Amino acid sequence: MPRAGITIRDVAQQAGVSHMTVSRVINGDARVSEETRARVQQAIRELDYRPSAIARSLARGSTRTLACIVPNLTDYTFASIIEGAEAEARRQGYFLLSSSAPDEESFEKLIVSLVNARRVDGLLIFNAYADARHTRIPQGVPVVLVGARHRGQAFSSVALDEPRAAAQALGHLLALGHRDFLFISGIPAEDCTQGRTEGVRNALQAAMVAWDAQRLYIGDWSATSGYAAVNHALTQGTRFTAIFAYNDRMALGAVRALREHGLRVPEDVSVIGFDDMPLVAYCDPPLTTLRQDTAEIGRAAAALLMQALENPQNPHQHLQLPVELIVRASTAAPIKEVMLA
Amino acid sequence: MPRAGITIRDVAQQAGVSHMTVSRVINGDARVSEETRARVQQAIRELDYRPSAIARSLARGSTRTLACIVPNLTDYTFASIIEGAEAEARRQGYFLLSSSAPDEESFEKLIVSLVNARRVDGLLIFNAYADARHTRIPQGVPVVLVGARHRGQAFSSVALDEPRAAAQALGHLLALGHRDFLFISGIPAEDCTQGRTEGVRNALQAAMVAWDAQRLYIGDWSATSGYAAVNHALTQGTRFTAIFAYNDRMALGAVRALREHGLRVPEDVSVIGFDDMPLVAYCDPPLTTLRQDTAEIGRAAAALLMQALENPQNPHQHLQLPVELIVRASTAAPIKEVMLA
DNA sequence: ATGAAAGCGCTAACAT
DNA sequence: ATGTTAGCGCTTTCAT
Repeated sequence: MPRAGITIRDVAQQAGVSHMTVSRVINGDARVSEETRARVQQAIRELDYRPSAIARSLARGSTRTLACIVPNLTDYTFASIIEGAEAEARRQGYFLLSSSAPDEESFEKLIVSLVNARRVDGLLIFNAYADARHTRIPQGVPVVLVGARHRGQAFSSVALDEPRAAAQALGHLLALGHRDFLFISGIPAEDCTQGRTEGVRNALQAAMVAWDAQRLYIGDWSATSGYAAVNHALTQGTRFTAIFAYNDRMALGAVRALREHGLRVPEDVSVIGFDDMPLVAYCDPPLTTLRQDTAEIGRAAAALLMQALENPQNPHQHLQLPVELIVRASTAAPIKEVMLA
Repeated sequence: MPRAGITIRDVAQQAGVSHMTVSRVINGDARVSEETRARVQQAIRELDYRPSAIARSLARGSTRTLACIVPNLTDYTFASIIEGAEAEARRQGYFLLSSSAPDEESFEKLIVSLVNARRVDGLLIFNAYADARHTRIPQGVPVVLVGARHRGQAFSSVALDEPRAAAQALGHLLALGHRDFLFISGIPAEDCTQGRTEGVRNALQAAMVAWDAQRLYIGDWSATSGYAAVNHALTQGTRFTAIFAYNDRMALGAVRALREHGLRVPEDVSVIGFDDMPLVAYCDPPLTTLRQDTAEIGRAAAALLMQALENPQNPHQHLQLPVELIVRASTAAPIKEVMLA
C-alpha cells in the first residue's frame, strides 16, 4: 500500500487553487499571479509538501539524475573525482548518485538497473577501457567517459594529458641527472597506463636515452605490485637510480622494497609517484609526485554530461587536463650507482 | 517529450496477451500458465524490454532502493563499508546508491531529495553524530546508523565495539611494557572517538596506570593533525614511549613528526594506528594497527535496513563488531626513554 | 488463469 | 492567469 504523503492536490486544496497552479509554482512558471503564488507557497510550507521526484520523472520522461559508475569506491582518485562531479551536479540542480561495478558482468547489470530502468538520464563512466566494459555501454544514453582517451566513439571524455604528465615526471628526473630508470606501470589495458608509457618514451627519446622494455614492470596499481616490481628488478640485477611509478601506492611499495634491500631513498634511488594522495606527504620520505586536479576533472565531466543532456546535438568534447609536479624529498640527484642486491 | 522506450503494453501486444499478464510474468506471479509465461518471456527477449523502475516505484509506492549518506567519499573506511553494503543490497535485489554530504546543510538537502522526493525507501547514515546531522533525520523513514553508538533512538545501528577495540590496542602496548602514552584522538563529537577514549581509560585503570588528560591530543583524523599532535607534545616536553592514534592517517603523521625530531619508530617510540588501510603495511615502518571488517559492517547494516523495510514492526538492533589486532613493525618493547626535543 | 478499470503524483497540452 | 483533461508505465483491486 502506497505511503500516504502530501501531494500536489492537498496543497491545491489548502490554497484553494487547482493542482496545476501548484505545479506551476513549484516549477517556477512565470504565469502565476504574485498573490496566488504567495498563497500556494504558504500552503506548501504549512503542509511541508515536497514534490515526488519519482512522479515528476515519470511524467516528464526525464529524471534530472546522473550516475557515476566506478570500478570501485575505495580508490582515492575515483572518490575525489566523484566528489567534484557531485558538487557540480548539485550546483546545476541535478542529482548525482554513484555505484560501483567491479567487473564487466556487474557493470552490465548496473547499467540495466540504471538506464533501462530509467533511473538516470546520463552516465559518467570511469575507466571504461580497464576491461571490456566499454563494449557494454548502451546506445542512446548520453555518456561522458572519465579517464579514457578519445577513440572516436560517440561520447565526450575528460582525462589527463597523460603523455605530457609522464614527460613532466621524466623531465624532473632527467634534469636531476638520472639516466637509469625503472618504470612501474599500471594495468596495461587502461588508457592512462598507455598514455603514460607513451610520454615516457617520448621524453626518453628527446633526451637521447635509449628505451629498454626490460625496464618497464607491469603493476596493477596496488602497493603490493610496486613492491614486487622492485624486488624483481633487483633480483634480476637491473641497475637504476630512479623509479617512476604510475601511481603513489605503487611508489610506496617500491620505496619499501628498496629499503628492505638496504637502498636509501633518495640517496641511492629517487622515486616519483603519481596522484598526490594526501597521505604521501607524510610518508617517509615525503613523496615527489604528480598532482591531478580531481575536483576539476569531476566538475568538467559532470558539466559536459549535463550540457549533452540539455543540448543533444552539441558535438562531443574531449578535454585533457594538466597535472602539477610536486617535488618532495623522494627525488634527488644521483650520487652513486645502485648496488646489486 | 518523453523518450519512446518499450513498455509493458508493447510486450503484451507482441505476445498477444493483456499488459497485466506481462506484469505478472515480470513479477514472478505464479498464476500464469507455463505456456503463456513462455510466450511473454519470448516477447520480452525479442523486444529487449526492461521494466521502468520509475513507473514501478510510483505504482507500488516503494522503490526497493537504499541510499548511503556519508560525510565524504574519500575516506577509505567509508568507501569500503559502502562496497560491503552495495554487495548485500544487490544480493537481495535492492539497489543501493551513495551520496556524500560534507555538512549539515547539504545533509538536509540531500535527505529531502532522497526521502521526500521518494527516491529511496531507507537510509544508511554514516557518522550521524559527527555534527548535528542526526537532528535532521526525518521521521518515518527506516534508517540504520553506521558507526554510531546506541542512544535509544528509533534506529538500528552497526558499529565497532570501540571500548574493546581500544583496550586491545592498549593491551598490546601494555604487554610490551609501555606505561607512558600519548593518545591522538579523532573528532571528539564522534561516537567512535568517545568509545575509544572510554576503552583507553578502562584499560589504563585495569593496568593501574593513572589517566592524564594532558596526554590526550585532539586530532581530526587527518595525517596533518597527527603530525601536529606529536610536535605539540614534544614541544611541551611530554614524555612517552608509545602512541595510540585513533586512525592510521594520524598515526602516519605522528611517525613523520617523531622522525623529524630524531626519534626512531619503534626503538624510541611505538606507534599503533586504527583501520588497517591497505597502504600502511607498506609504510616505513609497517604500521601495527587494528583492522575493522568493513565489508561485514556494510553487509550487516544493509541487511538490517532491508529487514526493517520488510518487517517494520521488528525491534531495532544494535550490532557491535570486533576488531583484529595486526602487529607489524611499528610497535616494540620500550628500550629507553624519549628524549625531549 | 486472465483481463478491465482505476490510480500512483505529477506534467504537457489545451482550454478558458 | 488559471483550470481541465489526458496521460507517463506500471501495479492493485476486482471481475470473469
